[in-house]
Amino acid sequence: MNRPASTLDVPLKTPFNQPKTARGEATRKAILSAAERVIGARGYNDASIGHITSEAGVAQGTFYIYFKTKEEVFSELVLEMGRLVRHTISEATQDIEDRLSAEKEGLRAFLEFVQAHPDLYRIVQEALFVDPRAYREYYEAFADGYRPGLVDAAASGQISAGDPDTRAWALMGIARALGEQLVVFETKTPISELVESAYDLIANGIKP
Amino acid sequence: MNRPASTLDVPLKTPFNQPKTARGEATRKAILSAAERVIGARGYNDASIGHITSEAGVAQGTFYIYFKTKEEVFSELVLEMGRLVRHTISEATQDIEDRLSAEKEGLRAFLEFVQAHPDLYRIVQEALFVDPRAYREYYEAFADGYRPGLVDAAASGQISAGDPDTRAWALMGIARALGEQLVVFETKTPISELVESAYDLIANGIKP
DNA sequence: ATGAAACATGAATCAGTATTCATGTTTGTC
DNA sequence: GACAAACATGAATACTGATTCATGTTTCAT
Repeated sequence: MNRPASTLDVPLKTPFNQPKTARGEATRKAILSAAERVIGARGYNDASIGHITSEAGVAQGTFYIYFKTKEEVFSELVLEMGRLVRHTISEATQDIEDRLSAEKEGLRAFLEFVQAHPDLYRIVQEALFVDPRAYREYYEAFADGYRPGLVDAAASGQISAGDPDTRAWALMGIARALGEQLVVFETKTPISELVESAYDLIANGIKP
Repeated sequence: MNRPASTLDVPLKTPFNQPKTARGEATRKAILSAAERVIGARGYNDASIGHITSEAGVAQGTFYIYFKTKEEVFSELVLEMGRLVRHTISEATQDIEDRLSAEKEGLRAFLEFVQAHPDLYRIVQEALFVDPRAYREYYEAFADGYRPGLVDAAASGQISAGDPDTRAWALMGIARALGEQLVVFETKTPISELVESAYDLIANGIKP
């Protein structure tokens, strides 16, 4: 992720209390994973520290050994989601030469990831209100991974010319909307059909 | 908005205490508009009734003359946003015969609306967590207004054939992503440029 | 084996805030 | 101009829930 320096590049958080033993490591993970489930299911505000720690099977106070505040655990989940999604997609498109095919398979990988992690998906959405900085970081990192591929593909004639910024945002918007269909609106349309239809739109547009 | 009956068609709310005098009407409007500003700026949870009423210039208790709960005023804002957006877009595309042009002008109208009402935009996003039913209602009404136009245009050969559901979702996703660029990411790109680039993608795709 | 650091506990603190209510004030009608 | 309904007030209520802390328990390097 190499992106021009900006005021946003101040580190988002410094995990202030890294566990130092295997036990601590395990407890921290348990809390983080409980937080993912509880916040994903009930939303940030209805998810109390009590809910999270009881889901994790530890006492309330234990939470504060590993996280400074409730917001901090949330931020960390958003960051984790970002890393996971980008990794998943880049993994899935690694060996694809053709940009159009990469686009299609990237979309498929994204939708499959979303279906497998509905909680994380909702958490990213909520970040716009709970932790706007993490939200922007998430989408900007995503866009920054997108743009260069579009620029290169246009240069080498694999796709037509066009503003890479708007394209990146629009393509991310499509992916997001279809992901939301799966997770929020619970569409029964299978992923493969969504991908085919969307791909046709992305490749050819809707002109007759 | 004629749409097949569904379990979602149970009325979302019955405004329980319509004011009966001009004074009451004015107070209710003042509270609603203060709520829009305050919730839009601070988010649902950080916006207290006290903040809202003081912004509106009335006492706390007055709030409960017009709204049963804090959630109710929020729901009403989401509904209002929905009505306004749909009205704005249908107004802007009313007299356009050609579907592709309608698509372009609809997008432009949407982006201009979003730029003029950034608060309402954020409120709709937050509805996913505060009032999921209103959120679904918002997007389904939107999609239901979209689909028929796509179906007709495909039938009459103004656009190519293709699944109208996925197309509707994808096009809404593009609009939303660009709206977010304006309001959340504060892109400087002028609306006209966004519209041109996105229109090119929508009409022709990215195939060389 | 043992002492210090790390980890864990859960009851108490502390602040915020949605909602209610008893008491005025204004409006419109007769 | 008086009466009832509508509207307005703001202090009091009631509750939730994040964070702290004094007190144990476990781990592990020596």
